[in-house]
Amino acid sequence: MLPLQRIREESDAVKEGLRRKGEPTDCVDTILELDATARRLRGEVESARAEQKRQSGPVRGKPSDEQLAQLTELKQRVQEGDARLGELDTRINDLLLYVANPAHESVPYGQGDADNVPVATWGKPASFDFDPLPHYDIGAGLGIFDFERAAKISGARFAILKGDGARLERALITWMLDVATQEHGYTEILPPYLVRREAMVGTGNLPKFEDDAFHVDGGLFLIPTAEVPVTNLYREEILDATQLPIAHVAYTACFRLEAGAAGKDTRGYLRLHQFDKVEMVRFTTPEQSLEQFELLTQHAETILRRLGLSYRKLLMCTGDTGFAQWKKYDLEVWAPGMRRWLEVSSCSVFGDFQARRANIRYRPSANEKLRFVHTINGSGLALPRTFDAVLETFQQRDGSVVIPEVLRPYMGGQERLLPG
RNA sequence: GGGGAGGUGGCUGAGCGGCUGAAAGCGCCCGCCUGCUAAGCGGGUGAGGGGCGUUAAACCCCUCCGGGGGUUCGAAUCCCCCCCUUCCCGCCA
Repeated sequence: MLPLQRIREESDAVKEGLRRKGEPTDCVDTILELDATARRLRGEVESARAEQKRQSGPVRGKPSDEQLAQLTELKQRVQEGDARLGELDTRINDLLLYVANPAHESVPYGQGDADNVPVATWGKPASFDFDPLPHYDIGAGLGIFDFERAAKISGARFAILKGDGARLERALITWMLDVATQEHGYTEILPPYLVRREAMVGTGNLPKFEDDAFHVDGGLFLIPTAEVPVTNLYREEILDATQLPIAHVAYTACFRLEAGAAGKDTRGYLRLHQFDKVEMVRFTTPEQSLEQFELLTQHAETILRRLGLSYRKLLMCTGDTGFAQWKKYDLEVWAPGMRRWLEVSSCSVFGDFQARRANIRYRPSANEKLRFVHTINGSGLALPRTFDAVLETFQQRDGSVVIPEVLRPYMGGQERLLPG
């Protein structure tokens, strides 16, 4: 959320920032109007209340009739003003939750996919002396997917992994967590998958994107990503500057309702209502956030490199930089069987946008004022598409798949997935 | 599901109608003391908003003791509703 003061003082810049993202700007004008009214009213109410205090303070005991009459009148003025002010403040605060985070100045302008800027490509796309198959065909040969039964049990957009498939997924998850915790310095968190509404508001998933989330009886939401519980770990807290940066990694299942609405990627292990993901989250000072963002992105890249997958890194244009995001890279892995790039990681820095919503602050040093931390997160990595890229990249003519070396210790030393 | 306890500043924890933005302790900051450290001594130390200020400080005002209503001239303190935490019993894994 943006501070009201910023909207007040830099309304044109804020609106321009929203326009660049393709976000509506009318809410800014509405907020400005409401705020102007609220400020005027606040002045009146405050001076009436100051008068009330001045008169009521020294009374101590029984005020005279004249005093009483005057005080009663003041009280009414204060009460009425306060009620109107309360309404205005509520409306302003509700609107503020819908104002997007303008992108960082280094983010290129653009409206969509075509405007995202490739900043790096790593690895050569795998070459084959046969026609490489898409992962769902490879998987069918290996007997590791069961989409039909998943649909029977849960409906469309669910998958079942079986045998070596289930094991490979677990191996990927465990290995990713091990790299993050043992090499990259992240502390692992295993959080709840159900969260309160406030947690969803904290990360910016609510109120604007309520339709995208699974809402369960009892008022809780199924997390769309581990970002939600992990970012909210420190909500309403004041951190010590010496603790920063804080780095967490978490594996969770992720649940997305909207994943089904698009009508694309209906085939294969690609876009699901439920999927696995390893997520990294960092909390930093404002001074460090951009470099920490680069660092986290590198950590995600490391995972892809170690697996031997080729990928590209895209700097998202303003139009593809999400509601809460300040700046974002997407990592896309090459899937040679489908001959397309698959998004496996999205690394974002939020500035203090989430920290304001979740009220996560820190004290820079003993005599300084509290400040909001900056938050950063990124997938490291999303499982289904990483899984697909492994199958498609390391498939063999005979239908088997060579398991990347880094995963073999997690597969009991197994070197290949064999058909049958 | 039944019954109890509780939500106060960075933390612990008093307060139970006006003298309380809030005792005390801890922590932290400044100074004294000390060969250094520790201890000791003295002082200071909540957050948010508005005014003012050519956006630093000072100064003034308002708000804030889980949230929202109410009683009252006046509420952290009394009443009502809600949220959250916690304990005991029951139930289930």
